Amino acid sequence: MTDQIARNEKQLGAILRRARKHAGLTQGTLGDHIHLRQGTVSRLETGEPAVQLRTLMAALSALDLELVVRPRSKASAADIEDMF
Amino acid sequence: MTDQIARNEKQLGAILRRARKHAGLTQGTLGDHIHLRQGTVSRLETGEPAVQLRTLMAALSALDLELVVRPRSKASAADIEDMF
DNA sequence: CCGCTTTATACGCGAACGCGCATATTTTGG
DNA sequence: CCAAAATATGCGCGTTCGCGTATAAAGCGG
Repeated sequence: MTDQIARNEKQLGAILRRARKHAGLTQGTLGDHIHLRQGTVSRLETGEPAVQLRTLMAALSALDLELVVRPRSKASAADIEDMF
Repeated sequence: MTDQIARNEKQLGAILRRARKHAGLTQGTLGDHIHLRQGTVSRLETGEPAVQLRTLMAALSALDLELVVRPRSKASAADIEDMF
């Protein structure tokens, strides 16, 4: 599995969705764990730019994920992918 | 420089602050670049959980940074650090 | 093909955003 | 030590959060 790079909200949401499914959870059950409504998880995953950081961090922690911040690597596939 | 791991808003804010200073920018000038008030950048850096994702992504892109999402590694120094 | 599950949206609500603007407080160099 | 710069914080405003709740629209299994 290659790196999960996110340069915008949509990419981030997509990563989270993959991770959640990989963990065998629904938006509803994930939401239960972290006290977020299913609808809120939905907004996060669809890449709403206005969701709050706390929502993201809660989801990450529930999925046992962490963030790494690093300098942008060269034009990566991640950009092109997301261009369409 | 070791990995910049963030498991909560505060860690993320701290990382951003370091990166901004490293880039030789003030909150104000950074804000100008991405059309955010200096006060908003301040809230982001101080780890306000309720800042929006768009604010984070804007800052990241202005600093030429990207996010990587990955499974949590073992109990790392990053946690303990942030415990105080 | 057809239910059932899952996901996307919508309403009203209280709270907080980020805005422009202004200012207290802290940090910094000389 | 002190002025200038940088950062944190406050107000009113319009907007949008996430909430509870509900429902429409996809997805999926049999």
